[in-house]
Amino acid sequence: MTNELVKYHTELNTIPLRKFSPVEMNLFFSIVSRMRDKGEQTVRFSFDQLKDLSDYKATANSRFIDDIYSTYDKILSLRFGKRSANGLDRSMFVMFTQFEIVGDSDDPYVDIKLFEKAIPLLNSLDEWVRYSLKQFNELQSSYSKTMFRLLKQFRTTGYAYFSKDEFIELLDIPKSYRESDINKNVFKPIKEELTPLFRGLLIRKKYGKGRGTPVIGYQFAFKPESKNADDFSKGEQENLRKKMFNIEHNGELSQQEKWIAKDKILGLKIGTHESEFHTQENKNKEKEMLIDDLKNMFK
DNA sequence: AGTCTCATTATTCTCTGTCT
DNA sequence: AGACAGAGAATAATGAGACT
Repeated sequence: MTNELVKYHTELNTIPLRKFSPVEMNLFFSIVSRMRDKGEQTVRFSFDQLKDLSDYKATANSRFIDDIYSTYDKILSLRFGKRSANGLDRSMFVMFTQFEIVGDSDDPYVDIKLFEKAIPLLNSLDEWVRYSLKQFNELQSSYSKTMFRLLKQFRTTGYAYFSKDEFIELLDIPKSYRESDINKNVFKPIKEELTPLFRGLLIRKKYGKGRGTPVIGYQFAFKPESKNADDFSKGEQENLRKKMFNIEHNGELSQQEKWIAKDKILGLKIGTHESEFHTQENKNKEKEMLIDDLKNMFK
């Protein structure tokens, strides 16, 4: 599964995945990645296949069925479709017309069929977003996941700008959030989880005029990937090395943020790098004190 | 199936600064 | 001065995973 690529029309990227949990996002994009260029065919996924694709952790089948079901439930609630510029013409449709879960079988499976009007989203694409499904699955925060998708759309230019309104809509941020809440609940996980994946990631706020200094938009910049860069994994060690490099060489992160980011990619408990650092620091202090003591003894 | 734990997400409040 | 914005802390609610 390691080298599975997700690829779909950019249009699909602009639809906010309302209330999707990270697990549900993994399932959704796993399905999307395998439905591409299948037209109106019904595609069958075995449970094992889906679990493998989506890095599914919990093991019980009943829970898995619940999760697939709730994923479909949320897909149904999505507002697919277009809104004309003046907002008067709107069309809505669902993405899948058939979604059949057969769990009571030796080899349980799901049958899925794309809705005819959704075909352009996944077939004979003229423009697209693509990224590694594995990288996407490994992100924990749903905000990071969404931001990852959005930024990948600009992978070869390395620059993206979103107005505050757009940003809030695309990431489905609660309306009650103030700027400080966005910093804490949205940008914090994004910085922690995406810095390893986007080299030199830089986030800047754009301020407007008027009372206070209102934030009106956010800029994202990173080192562009080359056009034909493959997203294929070069092995676990190489991936890790690259991530560590990206964290270490990001001028935006504070020392503490770097520690947390490193803990995350190594799967360590948050705070490991920090306490490591402090024990090291203490050891050094002890050494110094010891040396001081020795000096005093010989005075 | 029930309980516990931890991380994430949501809400609310205080303090400080900036603009008209 | 008064209205608005932002950072940051405190706290509550939710949800997933682990354990038994």
